[in-house]
Amino acid sequence: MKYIVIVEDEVFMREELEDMLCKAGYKVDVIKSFENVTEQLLSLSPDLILLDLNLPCVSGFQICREIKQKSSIPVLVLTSRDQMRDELHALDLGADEYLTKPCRKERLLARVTNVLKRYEGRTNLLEGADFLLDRQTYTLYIHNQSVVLPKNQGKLLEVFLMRGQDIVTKDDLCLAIWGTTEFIDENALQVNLTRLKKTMMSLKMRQKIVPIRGVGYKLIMEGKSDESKLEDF
Amino acid sequence: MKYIVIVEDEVFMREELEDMLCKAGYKVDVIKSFENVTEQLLSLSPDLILLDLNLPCVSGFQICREIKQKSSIPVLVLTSRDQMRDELHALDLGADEYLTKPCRKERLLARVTNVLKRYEGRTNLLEGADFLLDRQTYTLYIHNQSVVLPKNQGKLLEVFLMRGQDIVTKDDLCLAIWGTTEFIDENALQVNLTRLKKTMMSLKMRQKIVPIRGVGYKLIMEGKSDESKLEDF
DNA sequence: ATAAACACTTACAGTCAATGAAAGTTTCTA
DNA sequence: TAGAAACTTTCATTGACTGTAAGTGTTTAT
Repeated sequence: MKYIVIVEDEVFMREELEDMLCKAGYKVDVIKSFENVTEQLLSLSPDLILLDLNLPCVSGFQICREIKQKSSIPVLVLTSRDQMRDELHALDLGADEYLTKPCRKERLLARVTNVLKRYEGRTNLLEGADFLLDRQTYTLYIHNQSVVLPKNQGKLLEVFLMRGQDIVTKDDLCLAIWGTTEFIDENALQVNLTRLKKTMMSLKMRQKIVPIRGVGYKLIMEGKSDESKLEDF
Repeated sequence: MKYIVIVEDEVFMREELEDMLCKAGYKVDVIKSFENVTEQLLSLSPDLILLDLNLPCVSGFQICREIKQKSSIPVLVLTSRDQMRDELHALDLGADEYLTKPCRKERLLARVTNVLKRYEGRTNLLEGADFLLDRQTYTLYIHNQSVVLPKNQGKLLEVFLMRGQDIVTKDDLCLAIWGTTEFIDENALQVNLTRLKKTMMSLKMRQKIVPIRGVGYKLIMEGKSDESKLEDF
């Protein structure tokens, strides 16, 4: 049974949605506290998020962005903001649907079904800047082609993606590959990193692994300074 | 540069769309003859199809269904049919978006971008009834998990999927695996088939490979007679 | 400038999954 | 019920992935 989480502050609307989706056969939870929504969502890890844009504390846009950055959960935006610019912005942030209230029940359910179907079996797809990584098989999708990475290279890339722009220590990487930091030859890690770098090169990925001397490594975007978060409106 | 094909019979609308998309930086073609549209589309194999529903000769629904069955090209339906039932039906057939005319330029372009982004790197994903198969790596997505099939098993499954409900001969299968039908031990094929069946079982796939004695094999849906095409309206 | 620490590279041998051959068993059908 | 077709299991070979070893570069503090 598919699991949906609703992020909506207006109580009446929220209960109506919850009811409708329950009756349609989904397992449903609602967010009631609007601090650290993203963390709550990630720990619930639903199959789909139904997201309002006007929320107390946080911007729905911000939530959408973070979710898309840190997971592969589909996001369906349902809002009363009917400005075109809002729609464009949400879609640009990676929202999977944008519906405006009021919205007929059938339409909403159809879109929910449709989005879930599109994601069928594709949970665990991590999004990089210009590629996707399957966290189970380490299949990498980039530039309209796909490659299965060797397990170790996949695990390394996975760690880098999960950390975003942050620095990753060698211990982190050892932990990811071998599950422990002890009894591990530093050099083994080195070799695996070299191999990952080589495949990244050969696939012409725009990301690069750069060493932070004495600390660890970092994944950066080639030839592009840190523009990160543009302002929401 | 992304490549879009427009399926629209009304000339004025068609040219407007073509113009708009060209200016937005896409390579665009239009369908002008509405017989065997599906074949035309498949041979053009664009990155996205912009589809009207009311067409001479064929139903847009039928085209959508066939495209989704035989390829992984995204379909954006743009139509003046604003009935809810049309929308639901199109989405049910696997359409990736449903927009009603008139539609603002920005909205259309945003949806086009959005759909293309969703499909980024996912060309070559073959759709089965309840699973997806990556034709390059033979990664199989089913029931929220993914597995990389051994090359031979992947090739076999690929052939079955491409043929739909049709019978596949042993020669076809040998050809797919080894590129020739000569010098091949029938038994080698047999073993590979057994292996594929076993993995299909262990993944609880609803499809089954059944032998057609003296002819070949066929992929069927478990416990479900051939209901195939429900009527469009 | 130079030594020490850190980072990287290449080659090689062991391991393990995937494959085809062989030999046998089961299931259909005339 | 015999013969053909379909299936199964086991085993040796192959090849990709991996860690080890033994190096070569590169940075930084003195």
